Amino acid sequence: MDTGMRERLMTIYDLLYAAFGPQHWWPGDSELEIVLGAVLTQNVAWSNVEKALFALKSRGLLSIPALAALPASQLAEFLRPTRYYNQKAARLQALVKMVQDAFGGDLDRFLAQDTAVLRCTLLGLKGIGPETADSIILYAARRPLFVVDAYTRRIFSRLGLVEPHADYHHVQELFMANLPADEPLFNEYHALIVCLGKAVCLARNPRCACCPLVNLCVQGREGRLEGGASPDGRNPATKHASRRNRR
DNA sequence: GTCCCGTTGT
DNA sequence: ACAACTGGAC
Repeated sequence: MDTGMRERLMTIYDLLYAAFGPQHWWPGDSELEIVLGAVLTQNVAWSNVEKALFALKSRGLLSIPALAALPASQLAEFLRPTRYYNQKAARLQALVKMVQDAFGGDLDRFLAQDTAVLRCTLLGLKGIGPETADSIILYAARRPLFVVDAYTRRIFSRLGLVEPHADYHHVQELFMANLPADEPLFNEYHALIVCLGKAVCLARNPRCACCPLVNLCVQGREGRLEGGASPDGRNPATKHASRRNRR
C-alpha cells in the first residue's frame, strides 16, 4: 500500500468530513429500501427516488412478496418519478422474484452470502451494474467495497488522481489498494463524495470558489491563479488550462 | 437550460 | 463510441 497515496486520500476525506459532517448513510429504514433505492437512483436525483419509495411505502407495498405480486404496469406507475420507470419496474421485479425463488424471500440470507458470490449474482441481473451492485454490498450487506460513481470519477479526475475516462475497476482500485478495508470509512467516504459532487463539483459549472478541496485540485488552483474570481469557476482560461493538462 | 448516486444494446 | 431508457426540481 502506497503510504503517500493513503495520506492524500485521507487528507481529502478529512477535508470533506470537516466541510459536510457525517452523512449517516444509507438514507432508508430497511435493507429492502436500500436495495430498491440503489436501483431506483440510477441516473436520477435522490429526491425523485424518495417520491417513488414513499408511494410504495404508503400503500404497504414495501415487501418482497408484495412487490413480486404487483402487476408490472402498476409498479411502473409508482416508479414514474425515477425515469426509465418501465425498465426499472421489470428489473426490480426480476430482483425480488429471484430473492423469493432462490432464498425463500429472505433478503438477509441473500445478503449474507460470500461477498464475491453476492456480487456475481447481482451483476448477473439485468439492470444491476458495478455501481449498483457495490452500493448494495456496501450499504445493505455492510462489506467494505468502495463504490465508484460519476461523482467519484469527476472529482478524482479533476484532482488529477485518475484518468478522466478510467474504467470502474481502475478507480475502485485507487481506493481499495490504498485504504484499509474499513466498512464505516468506505460508507462515509462515498457519501461525502456524493455531497461534494452534487453541491460543488458540478459537471459544467463547478463552484471551485467554495470547494473544500480547492487547494488540492488542478482545476480549482488554475481557476484561482488565472484570476478566477469567477464564482462558478468557469472562465475561458480555466477551460484552456485544464485541456492543456490532460494526458 | 442544468443537473441528476447508470445500465444495456448497438 | 453512442443511443435508448424518458421525470422532476431548482
